[in-house]
Order: sequence, then C-alpha cells, then structure tokens
Amino acid sequence: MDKTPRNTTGDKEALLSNVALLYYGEGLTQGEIAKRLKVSRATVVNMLRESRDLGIVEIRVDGRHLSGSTLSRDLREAFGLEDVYVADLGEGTEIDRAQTLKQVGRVAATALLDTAEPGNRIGIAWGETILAVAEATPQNPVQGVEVCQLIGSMISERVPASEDCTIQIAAKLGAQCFTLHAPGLISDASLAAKIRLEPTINAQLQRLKSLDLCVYSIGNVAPETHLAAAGMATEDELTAARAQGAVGIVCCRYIDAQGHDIDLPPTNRVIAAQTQDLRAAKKKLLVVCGVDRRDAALAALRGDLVTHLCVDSALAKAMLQV
Amino acid sequence: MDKTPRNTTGDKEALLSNVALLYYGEGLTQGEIAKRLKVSRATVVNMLRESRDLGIVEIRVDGRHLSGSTLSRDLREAFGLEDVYVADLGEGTEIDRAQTLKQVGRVAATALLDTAEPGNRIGIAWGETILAVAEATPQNPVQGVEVCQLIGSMISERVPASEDCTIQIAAKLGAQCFTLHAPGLISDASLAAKIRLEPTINAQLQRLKSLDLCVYSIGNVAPETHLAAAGMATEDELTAARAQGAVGIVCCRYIDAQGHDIDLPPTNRVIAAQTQDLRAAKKKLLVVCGVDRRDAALAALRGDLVTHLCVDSALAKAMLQV
DNA sequence: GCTTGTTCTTTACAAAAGTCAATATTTCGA
DNA sequence: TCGAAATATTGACTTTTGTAAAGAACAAGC
Repeated sequence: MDKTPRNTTGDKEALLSNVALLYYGEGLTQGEIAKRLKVSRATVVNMLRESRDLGIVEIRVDGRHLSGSTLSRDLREAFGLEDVYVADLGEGTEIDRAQTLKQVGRVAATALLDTAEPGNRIGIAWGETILAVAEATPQNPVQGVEVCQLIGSMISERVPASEDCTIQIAAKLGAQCFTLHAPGLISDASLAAKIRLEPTINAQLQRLKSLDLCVYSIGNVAPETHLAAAGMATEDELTAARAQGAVGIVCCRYIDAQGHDIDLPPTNRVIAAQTQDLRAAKKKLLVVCGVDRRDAALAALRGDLVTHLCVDSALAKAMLQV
Repeated sequence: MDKTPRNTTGDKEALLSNVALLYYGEGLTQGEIAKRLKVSRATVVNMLRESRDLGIVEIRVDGRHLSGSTLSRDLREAFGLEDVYVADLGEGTEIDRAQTLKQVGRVAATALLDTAEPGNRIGIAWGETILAVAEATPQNPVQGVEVCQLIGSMISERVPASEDCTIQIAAKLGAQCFTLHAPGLISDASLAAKIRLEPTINAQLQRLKSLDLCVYSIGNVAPETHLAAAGMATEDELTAARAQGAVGIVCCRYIDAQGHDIDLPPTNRVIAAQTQDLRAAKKKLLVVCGVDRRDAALAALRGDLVTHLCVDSALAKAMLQV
C-alpha cells in the first residue's frame, strides 16, 4: 500500500538524468525529447532547468586555462607567484567596475576551487571583492574542508553582513564553518585585548594561525576608499596613515610599500587574523579588482603575502608597468 | 623578438575561459558578450563551441541519480547488487533499438565514470553495446588507470574493430591501454592453446586475472543473435548449445541459467578472459539492452558475474517479472 | 608584388530555446 | 467526498542561438 509513492522523487530525478543525458550528452533538441516523452517542449525546458538546479547537470569552467595567458605568465614570473588568474574581457573594453568585479569574482571562484584541496583549513576575509567571489562560487563540495572567518564582523552599507562571505563559501564547499563572533573593530583598545582572550574568540584566532589557504582582498588608502565610508577609519586617520607610508589595508591593518605592518591606531582595536598569520598560510590567494589598488597589491606581493593572485586585466597590466 | 608570439595559444584559451565564464557562469547572452568584446555574435558562438571542444567548459551529468529510481532500487534489492542504472525514456515510449542502445550507452558511460576509481585495472569487452558505452564516454581522465581488452579481436560487419572499445575508453580515461593482440576465435583448439602461451598474449591474459572492474555485455542464444552473423558460431552450434542449457554468451563462452560455464566447442578455441576471471573482478559492470537478453542477463546475475548493472527500463521491468 | 590557399569573421536566415499567462492536474484538509 | 491551494503542463509568443555562405585578413610560395 505504501509501496508505490515512497521513492517517487528518486524516479523523477532518474528521469531528469535521462533527459539531461539526451540533451547535453546526445545533443538532441528539446523538441525531439518532448516528442519521445510525449510531453510539451515547455515541460522539457522545465526539466532541464530543474536538472541544473538540482545539480544533476553540472557545467563547470576549467580554471587552469585562466592562468595560461601571457599576462598571467608575465606576472607569475615577475613576482615569483605560483599561479596568476587574469579576468579578461577583451582588448580595450571599457566597462564599469561592477561588471569587472563580478568577472573577477567568477575567475577567483574557479581559482579557489582549483587551489583548495581536501582537508584544507581555509580563511576567508570579507569586502565587496570577496563577496563577489562567494557569490560566484558554484556548489562544489570538497572533502573535509574547514572555512574560517578572518576578520570580525562589521556593519556597513557596502558590505551587508561581513560573515556572509565565510558562510556562503562554506556552504558552497560543503565545509565546516567557523565564524568569528565579534565586531571587527572595537571602540577601545583595552576592551579589544580582553575580547581577544575570550575562549570562543581566542580559539578562532588560534585557528587562523595554521591556515592552508587564505582568500582576501586589499584596500587602498585613497581618501575616497570605501573603508572610510564603512566607518572603519576617519579621513584624518587615513591622512595620517598615508603620511606614515601606508599604501594598503589588509584585514583592517595598514601595510607599507614593502608589505610590512604599520603600527597605527586601528591596529590595536582590531579583532582579526594578523598580517603574520596570512603570511604563514601555505597558500595565499589575493583577489583584487581595479587599477587604483595597484600600489596596495604590489605591497602585498613584496611583503610575501601572496602565492596566488587574481586580478582584472587592466590591473594586471598596470602592475607590470613598474 | 620571439617574445610576443610564443604563448599566443594560452592567451586565446584564457580569453575563451573568460567568455565561457560570462556565458555559463554569469548567464549573459551571446549578444551581450559580443557587444562587450566588440566582435560579432557568431564569433562568440564559435568561441563557446571551442571552449567545449577544448574541455575548458565541461558539462557533466551526475550518474548517482540514475540509480535512484524505484525500478533501480527494486532490481538492486532483488539481486543484491551494489548499483543499478536504468536508462529510461519515459513511460511506454516505443523507440527503436538503436536509440535505446545509445541511451543505455550513455547511462553506462556515466556509471563507468562513477564506478572507476584512480589506479583501477579495468577490463573492457566488445560488442555493439560496449561500443555504445565507449562512444558515449566523455573525455574524463582518471588517475593511473589501466584499461585492458578482455576478448581477442574479431572482424565482423557489426563490430568494425573490436579493440576499438578498449582503445576508445582508454583514450577517454587518459589510461594506459593494453590490447589483446590475437584473434578472439582461433580455428583450431590446439593452436589456440599455443597462442595463449605466447608471452605477449599470456601476459595480457594474466593481467585479466586481477581486475578491479570489468565492463561487458552479454549475448543471447536465439537463432537470430548477431553472434551467428558475426561468424562466431554456426546455427547448428547454437542449437546444440541451447540443447545443453545455454542461455547466454559471455566473452565468447556459453553460460547456463545459473551462470555457470558450459564446456562446448567454441570455448577451447577462444582467446579471452575466462568467466572465472570476470567473477574474480572486484566490480563487474554488466551493460545490457533489450528484453530479448532477459534470460541471459538473469543468468549472469545468478552466476555472481555482476555487481553493477546497467539496463534499459523495458529490460529492467522484464527482469523483475520472474 | 602578386597570387593562392587558409583561416577567421561577419551577415542574414532558419531553427531552437526561453517566457508567461492560461489551463489542467494533483494533493491535502475539512 | 468535496473544494481550495499548490503544482505541473501547455500553447502562443519573443528572444536567443546555430548555421552556412560570402567576404576579409593573413601567410606562404612563386
């Protein structure tokens, strides 16, 4: 009695698989398949979409070829990197930052899947760039991976929920997710120190000291940087930082042109992985978009904070013209 | 001077990857991409096709869902199998054997990819069914695999080149390929015995005794079986075999309803893996198409010659109605 | 320097795919 | 058993895609 209707969903998925094979494998048209199945073509359209949604059909782009361009090779050789992925939209194409960012995100996502290995402990920063990576990452479980949030959370209009990046990437990789349950920036340095010693927080910060892979971006220190808009720093602080030689911001901390930490105000109020922790990671994937980040990106390279780089083609060219 | 033109192909592939990401990943239309790249849409079409041809874009159907249907589960439980893949073309669809065979081939190909593990030694038989599997197998390298031909070669109109199956599957899996350089059927039994002792042949036959996976089909013994047409057996021999209880043919050898060998004429003239070798393999994927093979398939199941089964839905139903 | 064969690109057309509102079917609760 | 809500299917429509033949760009050979 309860025999027939039990596993009906399995039957459906099996049918979807067969339809998917006919379409993607055999190359039949939707019309031909519809005729065979004696349903309307529209139904076949729906079946195929469902196949993709359910992951029965997977379309993936092999990221290895992204690191095969001349631009990529030149950068790899110039800075001694393991791999460089360049998001390219053709010659002299002028498009807005939002679209470039999306493409960089996509390229970085395939780079991430190429680089992440089973069992890895992966640290994820946040920011608009990393969010683009998270959104572009396809569902793709990797065995036994841990995904850890590198920087405490922050409320900002530009980056809705900072732990989103970590959570989303963990979900996509089918990984265990370790978020950092604290604000990224504390108003008072001594309170920050106390918070860092809180067992939950401390455990996470310790975890960040043995990463196999970290994925982060870098901010510049121009007055109009969105870090100011996000309330991370005042204009005055930024001016002061520039005066001290700061060229970039990594994990809420200023670095100079050589990629060294600069001991300046926000540092002692930050709850995040230390620059040294990033440097200690086995693989370091820096994702950057936009020529205005050139100096910041170069600083990270010099400071041994990068093994794998992912940039847009305009930035790639700019970085080579030093 | 020789700087610019060297790695141009890498540049092209990188561009193809980017285009593929925009299309398959980002979901842009070819028209939108063409506009961005300032080329015609037709060029984008070509780029996308090239991406697929070069393997930059891979579209794959997850085989696991094929073994999730009620039919599959029932067969699995009825015969204690590890996995059963059913090629299904919808309810009561009447289509010709050629199309069913193609679909079974496709399903079996995904089953093969699901089942084959890195480092496996895989034996491949031949026949129209196995050829369908070989043709449907996508380019999909599996690390350190050996592919071995199970049965000597044979010239026949139905199966153009019997080692084709082995060679093709080896190529698709990026595997080392071991063919069996001898006719499958020798005119004289004593000559066959001598040939089996030839070092090259013998080495291969020994290899077939320690298979991780074997992929084969099964013939029936009806008068109109194409094995007769292929010159493998005369009508008289087939009649005699049926009289002795033969219900199927595996690797050029008759088996009875219990899946046991029947010691009859062709056997001692055959150069191929022995039934016992198949039985000894860790995983045994039987691929069969057509209800007329029902008894033969059931015999193989009873004779412990199958762990993984791949059939069309009509045959699956027939096998359950015993 | 011109021709010839090759390869790549485009244009215009035909075929296929996607969409959406309307209709049919199923499911579930009263 | 009925009816409402959810789900699935369809037909008519628009958009997108694939194709083939013509044309442009390029390279090698004479």
